[in-house]
Amino acid sequence: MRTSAISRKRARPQEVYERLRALIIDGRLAPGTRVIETDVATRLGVSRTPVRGALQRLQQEGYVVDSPTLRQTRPTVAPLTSEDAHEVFLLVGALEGLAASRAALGIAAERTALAAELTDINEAFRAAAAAQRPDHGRIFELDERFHRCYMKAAGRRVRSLHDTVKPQAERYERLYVSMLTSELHTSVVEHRAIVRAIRAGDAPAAQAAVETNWRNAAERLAAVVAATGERGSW
Amino acid sequence: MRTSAISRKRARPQEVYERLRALIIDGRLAPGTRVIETDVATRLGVSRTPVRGALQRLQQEGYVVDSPTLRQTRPTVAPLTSEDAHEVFLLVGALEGLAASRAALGIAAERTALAAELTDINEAFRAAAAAQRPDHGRIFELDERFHRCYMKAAGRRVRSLHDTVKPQAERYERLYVSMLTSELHTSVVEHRAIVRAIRAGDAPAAQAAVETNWRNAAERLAAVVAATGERGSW
DNA sequence: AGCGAGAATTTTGTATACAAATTACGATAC
DNA sequence: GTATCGTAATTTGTATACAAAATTCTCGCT
Repeated sequence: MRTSAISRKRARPQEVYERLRALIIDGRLAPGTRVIETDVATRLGVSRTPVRGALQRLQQEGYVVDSPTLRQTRPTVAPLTSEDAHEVFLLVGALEGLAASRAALGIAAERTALAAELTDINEAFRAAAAAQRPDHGRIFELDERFHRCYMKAAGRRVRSLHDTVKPQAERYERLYVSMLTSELHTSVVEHRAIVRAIRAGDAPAAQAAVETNWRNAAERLAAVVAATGERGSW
Repeated sequence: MRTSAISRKRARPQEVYERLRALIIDGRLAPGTRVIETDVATRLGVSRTPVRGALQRLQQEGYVVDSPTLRQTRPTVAPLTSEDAHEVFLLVGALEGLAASRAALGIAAERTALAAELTDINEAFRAAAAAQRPDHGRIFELDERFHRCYMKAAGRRVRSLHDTVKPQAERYERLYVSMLTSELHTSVVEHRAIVRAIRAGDAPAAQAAVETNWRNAAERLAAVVAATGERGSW
């Protein structure tokens, strides 16, 4: 296949990026850990060149920061702090608010279809949250699907920025999703407000509803983070 | 001494990045132009390694895109389109809206001081705009100062994102600043609304005022871009 | 034992050689 | 004259060698 040959060449930095990012998001690379180019290179069986590219990208996106204590550039896994969580959530809310606003400006037929789709997902979300033994993975995935659904309406730049920032919210979400089950009903209600505004074509209301949803999530999370203790911010 | 920015270890990719970015922003590297690694490297007297880093960053930030027609990765200067302008402006508005909202949540003394500072800048802005022969450079700079002023209130991530996205709005602003002198008074009024909301500590109003300012700018600009013709979008 | 200076080690930054892939060009056939 | 195929040239992707800078370790001195 030609396509595999083509993607093979371009795939290596992407591959390294994705694997490192996954390690950071699910916590196997703990906050504060130093990321060594040569280490990663030998471990993944490539040279430092593609690793360097991936690392540079991770750093720009905020998964990796320069070690504050050390003078020279020494990439370390970014710490998780309640302050950062708050900022990331507000940021995602702002980006998704733009998308929702634009979705609400579409033609009626599109809005109706989108609203129906969102309602379906939210209903499944509600059901999953109400289950006796909630499946956190599924709940998480449905919430993600819900939000990604209206992101289709966003422009190239907003979508790409969202793809960059959103996974960082996941770093926090995954840590604390299990502790937030009691609050999930609030999310269901907030989701309904989003759907209503989009269906009605009320752009400011749609934007506000999305932002509110994320702002509340930020506050719920902040409480949990504060109670649990921050990680990697020593 | 030998600290000449060139020999400093970490300065080279940054240097390349800044020079390329400047070339793109002020239009000397026209939209659609292909950027060749080896070209840039020899022209700036460095190897491809730091150029590659700079290029990667420019691409991620949206100054450079992969040529759509060609199959292989071929970085080209991003085109200027009215649609993209609209998106960039809304994006900047959303980011600055977050900052303004947070500024409005500060303590009274800080808000008062900030409001005074903003009023001063806006007054200078008004005066510059009302001049017989307006100095576009100065007007542009004052507008920038005004907005950057409340960005101090934003968190690390929002500020860094703003630093990345805002200069791309400049690519468009430069095109039309000379054509919009008649509309500058509207900006003065919109700025006043921002100051009022921050001084009053009304976060939602501050956010809305900033977003409105940018949304209106986007629409004013779209008209000019449409009239002037898009560049680099063949 | 503590502290500091210097050496060794670690790690990143840069340059360059080489390989792979795509595009461009030209030649040939219909 | 045009289309198609093959070859050459351009350009990016990767690996590696080497240099510079910083941290760490060790040894000597107080």
